[in-house]
Amino acid sequence: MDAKVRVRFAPSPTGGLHLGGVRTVLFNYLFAKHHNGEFILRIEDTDQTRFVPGAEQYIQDTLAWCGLVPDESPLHGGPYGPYRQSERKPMYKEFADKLIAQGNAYYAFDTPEDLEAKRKEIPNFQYSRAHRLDMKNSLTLSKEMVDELLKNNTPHVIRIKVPENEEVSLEDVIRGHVSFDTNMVDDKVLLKADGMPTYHLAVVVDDHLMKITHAFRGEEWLPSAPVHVLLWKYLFGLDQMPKWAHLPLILKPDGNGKLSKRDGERLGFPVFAMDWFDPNTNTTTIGFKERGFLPEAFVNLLAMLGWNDGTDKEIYSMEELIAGFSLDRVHKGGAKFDYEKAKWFNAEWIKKMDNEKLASLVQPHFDKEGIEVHDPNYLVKIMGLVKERCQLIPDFITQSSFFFQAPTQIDTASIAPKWDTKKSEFFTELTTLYKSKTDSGMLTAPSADLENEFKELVVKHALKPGELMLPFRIMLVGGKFGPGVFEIVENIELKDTVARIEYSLQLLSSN
RNA sequence: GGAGCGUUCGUCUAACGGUUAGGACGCCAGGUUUUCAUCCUGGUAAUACGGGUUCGAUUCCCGUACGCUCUACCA
Repeated sequence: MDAKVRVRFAPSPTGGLHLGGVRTVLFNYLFAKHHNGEFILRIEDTDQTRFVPGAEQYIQDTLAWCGLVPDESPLHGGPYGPYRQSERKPMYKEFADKLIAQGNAYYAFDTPEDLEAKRKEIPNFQYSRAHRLDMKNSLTLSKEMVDELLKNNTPHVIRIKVPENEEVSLEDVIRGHVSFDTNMVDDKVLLKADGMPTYHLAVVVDDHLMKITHAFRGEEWLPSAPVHVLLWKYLFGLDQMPKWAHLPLILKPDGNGKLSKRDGERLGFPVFAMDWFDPNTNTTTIGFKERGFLPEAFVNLLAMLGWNDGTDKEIYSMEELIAGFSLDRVHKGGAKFDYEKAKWFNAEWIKKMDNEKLASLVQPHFDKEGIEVHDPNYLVKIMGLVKERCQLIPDFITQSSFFFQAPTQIDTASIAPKWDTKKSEFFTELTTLYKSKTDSGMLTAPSADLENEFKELVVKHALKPGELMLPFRIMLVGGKFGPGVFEIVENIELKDTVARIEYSLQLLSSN
């Protein structure tokens, strides 16, 4: 058997975690767990200019919410730490030096201004074999000059020296054979002037040091893969290189292109997993969690964006995903995100979910709305009554608040046109009936009894049930929605039903 | 501009040379629900284009088109 599977998710802590990012985590996690392997979280914070406070914590919180908890991470540690690249700075220098010594890299002293000028002067300028000899670096400067510059701490970077006329290729687990002509790849910066590595060096060094066996990342990384393959070849040997898997992108629903935070704002749906408060702009971007998605549904819908097991099954628990996941069933093409289908997944999961669990998720929303729940068991019961008409957790507010308090808005407009004194008399007698029950000590009554009595009364008044059910419903819940009328009456107290009828009667008579 | 990657109903996708091209979301129609939703039934709708290879191409090859990604001392 091969070495134990180890995969990593390596985000840079610059903001909220995006759908595409979470899906990358998910595929990492599923693959690792499917193979009894380990999933590592590594924070790629090598760009000090883009550091955003709170972002790292946010990432860990988001993974926890999704149930994608890493085995090793900055927070929990592990045998291959530290897990923040900013804390691994000396390690990268060592390997950069090794590359220089081997002749696979060189010092470059060009200032940002030099480069900018060059790019302006030469269209499609590339720092590569085409122009590297026109630049100020250890390939063009004398050894004495270079030593002098180095000794004086002249700002410089280290660049990879990409060989000429070679083919670099890799076997991508998803895409198969992918190859590049080295004449087309440029001499990427490996070590920045501040001593920090760029992504290119860091990812190779850390994947090696952390014994990563499979490296998953978004498709946008494919064009820079040859640099990484070269680095592996020079530093650790191609036989040590992890298997690469470049995941398809998640696209915006309309038009084309990568899904962005802006698309969510424009189209009215979340793009981040959880609410993200950006301290720089002082704004909060809504997340799937806060919008009312269940983590089970979120994970499920993400998994189906680019993967399937070949059957018609669409609803998967995490355990089922782990059991069924395989990379050879990951789609190559990008997937457009469809919010309607996302909500469908959530509705399916709400229907499956325990009522107790739903109650605990709905309770905070009730608190915020000022809806009081006196008996937790009652809330649980109501969840079961209304869950099949809720897609998102906040839907429970409109779908069940009338079980806890009288509706404030009554849709009398739907009753008034066909309202007459006969109906008014009917409801008045209905309240009399209910009052007699409460007078004899009953708080509630079973729905079957309620329905029978109601129908008897209808007959007595020479009316039809059809013309009274809707008004009754509206009196109870405020509008044309909700569970069966008598189920509602059964669950709220009779005195509350009476109060609601009387209130509506009053509204209708004053019209 | 260059390089790489991609392309099956509107959307997510199945079919790994032979199917009336299947399922799901959405939408439409009907039924159930004396409301709404759920649920059930049915309908709508796709292989980008052109060449090959083959008895036979959604599937393999080539080309074209289109799209995307990258082309920073950002990841």
